[in-house]
Amino acid sequence: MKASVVMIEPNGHFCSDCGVRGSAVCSSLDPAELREFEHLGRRVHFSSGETVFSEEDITTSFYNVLDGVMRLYKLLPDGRRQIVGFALPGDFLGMNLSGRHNFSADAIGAVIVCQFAKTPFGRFIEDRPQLLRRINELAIRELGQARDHMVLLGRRSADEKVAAFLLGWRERLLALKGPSDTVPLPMSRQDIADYLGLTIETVSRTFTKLERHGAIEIIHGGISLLDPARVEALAAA
Amino acid sequence: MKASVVMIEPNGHFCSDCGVRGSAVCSSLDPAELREFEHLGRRVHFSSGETVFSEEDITTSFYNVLDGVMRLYKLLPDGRRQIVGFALPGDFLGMNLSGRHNFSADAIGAVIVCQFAKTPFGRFIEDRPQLLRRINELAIRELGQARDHMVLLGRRSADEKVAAFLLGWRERLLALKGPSDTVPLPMSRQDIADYLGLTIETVSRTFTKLERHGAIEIIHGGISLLDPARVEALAAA
DNA sequence: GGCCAAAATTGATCTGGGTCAATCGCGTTT
DNA sequence: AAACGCGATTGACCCAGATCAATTTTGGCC
Repeated sequence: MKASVVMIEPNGHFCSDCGVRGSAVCSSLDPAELREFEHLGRRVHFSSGETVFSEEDITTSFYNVLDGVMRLYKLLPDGRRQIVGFALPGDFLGMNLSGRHNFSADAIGAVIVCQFAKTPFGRFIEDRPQLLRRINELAIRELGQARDHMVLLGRRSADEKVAAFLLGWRERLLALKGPSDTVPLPMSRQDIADYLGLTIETVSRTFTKLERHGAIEIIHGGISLLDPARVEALAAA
Repeated sequence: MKASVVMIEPNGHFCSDCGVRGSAVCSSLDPAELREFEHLGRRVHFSSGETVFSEEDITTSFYNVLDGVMRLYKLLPDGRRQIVGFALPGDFLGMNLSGRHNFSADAIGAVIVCQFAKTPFGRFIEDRPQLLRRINELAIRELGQARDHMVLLGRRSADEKVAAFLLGWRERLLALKGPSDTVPLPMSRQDIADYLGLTIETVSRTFTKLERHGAIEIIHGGISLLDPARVEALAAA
């Protein structure tokens, strides 16, 4: 689905009471800088399935996810898809060298992003090395996650992939929603399959198997970890 | 194999005539800075198979590869290995958040690195945002490569993986050694297999198949691309 | 509530690539 | 030059996960 901006709020919002204030790029700014920064970003809403940007697009903006979940993916010419990550509130998207995004991003459910035009944002960074340092920090963290995911894709079995995914997703939600053994899965089985390098059928079968063994319970819109230790053992961390 | 430093040259070298001067992190420094920078780094030699640093090690140094090839990899507890990349001259290693390397690095053949102690290097960066920007640039490039590799690991067939590897490796050597259809492969078949998420047997069979079809010729220490177009078609870019 | 479309599950079967097991090639040692 | 060792190749067989094919479940939407 191609993007169509649903709603723009050019003003009337304040970084100071933004939900991701503490974790996002902007956490590196002091209150005075924050007021200036406020004028650079616009909140933009996307509805479920909309494309925020595409792989081949020229980068004109950076994005800070404020609310919702996005899938980040690359497509092969024949349509095979690899999801390279899911973006959650606080994640920063759009950094690149070539001037083009090198992956595509869709909203999974309703999403709100804070959108920055490339040029003014670049100027703002110019004389604020602590913001650059923060962006570098986020890039390095992502690089670590990317390497972990390579291990999963290249060297783990289907059971291990699914178990590791459930634990990893719970871990990511921990920071946002607090600890819980009930893990919401807003993405489809196809999304999970494309993230893990599996087919939808294998993901479904593995979920069912885990449920039969009493390790999880498949619930509406997610799963419940009945036996986290069992799932951890399967993930073979 | 555990690392043992073979040789140290604490002085007597100059950044200004360093082979990677133009491409490495130091390309962002002016001549005056370079003279100061010179005192931060030490050239260290490693011989074939030696480990430069390990995943679990606390980071005490950053490294700039000056000569040779390294394999960067992660191990699962049961010994399965995923090579997350190969490092070549000009590559910068050691960036991390946790204070620990999150992968291990071995020399493939003889290697020379420029080693920087973490703390003084951090201080040097402090008031040189253009160096930080350069490091950020390298991190973002690596992130793009990591995402491409995820697509390969998760969604490509064995034939495609091998073909894409040969072309990708040739591409990386292009910047260092100039264009050539003779592609040296200093790494073992096991290394290639662990990079592509395959077994050594599958890599070997795929090479043989490509050779039978006249696309490549297997030569001592590498391969020769007889029909690059054919290999590109197989890689299904 | 009833209808339709899309998503998820389940089953049957197939196959790409893994596993196991020789064998080969070649550089090194004695 | 014979013996050794190790990486690479090749062959035979197997199996985890893909593919193909029905259902079944879910979620809008009149």
